[in-house]
Amino acid sequence: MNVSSKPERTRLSAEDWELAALHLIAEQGVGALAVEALARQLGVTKGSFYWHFRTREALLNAALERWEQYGEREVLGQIEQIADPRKRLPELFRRVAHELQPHRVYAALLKALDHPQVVPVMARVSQRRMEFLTTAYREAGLPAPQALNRARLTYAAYVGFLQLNFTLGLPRINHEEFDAYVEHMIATLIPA
Amino acid sequence: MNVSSKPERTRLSAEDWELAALHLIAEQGVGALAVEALARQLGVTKGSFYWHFRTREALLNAALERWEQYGEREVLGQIEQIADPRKRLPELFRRVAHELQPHRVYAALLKALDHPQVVPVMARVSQRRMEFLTTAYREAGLPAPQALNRARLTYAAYVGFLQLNFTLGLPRINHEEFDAYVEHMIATLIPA
DNA sequence: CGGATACCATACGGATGAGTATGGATCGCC
DNA sequence: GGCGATCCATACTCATCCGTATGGTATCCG
Repeated sequence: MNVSSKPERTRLSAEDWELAALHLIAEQGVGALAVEALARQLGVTKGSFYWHFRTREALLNAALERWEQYGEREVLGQIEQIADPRKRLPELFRRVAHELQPHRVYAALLKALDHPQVVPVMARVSQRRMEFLTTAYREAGLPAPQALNRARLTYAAYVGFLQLNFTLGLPRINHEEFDAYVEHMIATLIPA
Repeated sequence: MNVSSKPERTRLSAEDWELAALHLIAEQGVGALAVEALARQLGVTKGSFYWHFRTREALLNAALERWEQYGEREVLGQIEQIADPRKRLPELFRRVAHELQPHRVYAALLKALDHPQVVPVMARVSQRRMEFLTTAYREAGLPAPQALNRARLTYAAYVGFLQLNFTLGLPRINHEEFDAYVEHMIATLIPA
């Protein structure tokens, strides 16, 4: 339960390293994932790390897999439980909009698409979410080709907003404005 | 006119380094901007570089400024010359869609928002473009608050598409599909 | 309580990349 | 054609970071 970087006078497990890695990725990006820096942050040295992992890449892969599986059951799982297809899309928009915290890792990975290890993960995750959006738009009444393009447009808007808002700090927007923006998205992108 | 990396047996200027830097950024990202690598590509050594620039950061800043000013007069300049306000937005969408080449640097800088040097540049450029979009939507008949939100949505979709398509290779899309997507965007985002 | 195993520290080697020092080559120009 | 300014090569230093080697300490268990 201790998310911060307090000394934590217990011994570490591989899971601890993976969680710390994700935490660091979310805040400083994949490029900042250095083993000595992580070790300092955890209050140990490299000697500990190389007992749990064979290499730095191994840690990255493990952290990415952990993140992917978490998103699989938490993010998508909850949303699929919205019964009414016509209420599903607006509900989805509003939930995603107000749970921006779990999207920090996604935004960070978006900036790390030059690292070969993250590409397949992001490809799977994005593909899965776009397929989900496509069927949701079909259930909302759009014919197949339009549903696909609308899903592309929606997901691109989501990704772009993450980039502009998180890492660039644009647009300068406050809570009420943000809510109005979300409602504008709903009105514009979701068929009546 | 010689864009490739042929030996080029002439002496170099600061401009040559800046252009080569932008070229490298567009293809491999800001992180790959190393002076020895650039020197090899230009057929010289570091000794040359440190005569033209005081540091690596100086080169990055110079290249970014050059790119910003180029975009200022080329990208925005041409578009403002579309007289009819009602034809301006669809025209803008179609032009941007079919000139994706100049957007490679923008896509690369989008992934480099953790480097402090690129943030102010991207903030200025994005702000400027969104203001342009906002007034275009107003001229197309939208009231002010809606025009602002529609501009945010449009620009987010643009940024997200760059990220998904360029660096991730998603969605897998061919020419006809892409044209259909652009027309779908126009129909969805631009008021009748 | 004593050893086997799990976990960690310290010290090192090697690679990479930024920046400096300095001398050599080449160009403009009188 | 010679001389000063411009441009570049070579050879270093220094810092960072991955990975290895090896010995030390804690913990579990019979």
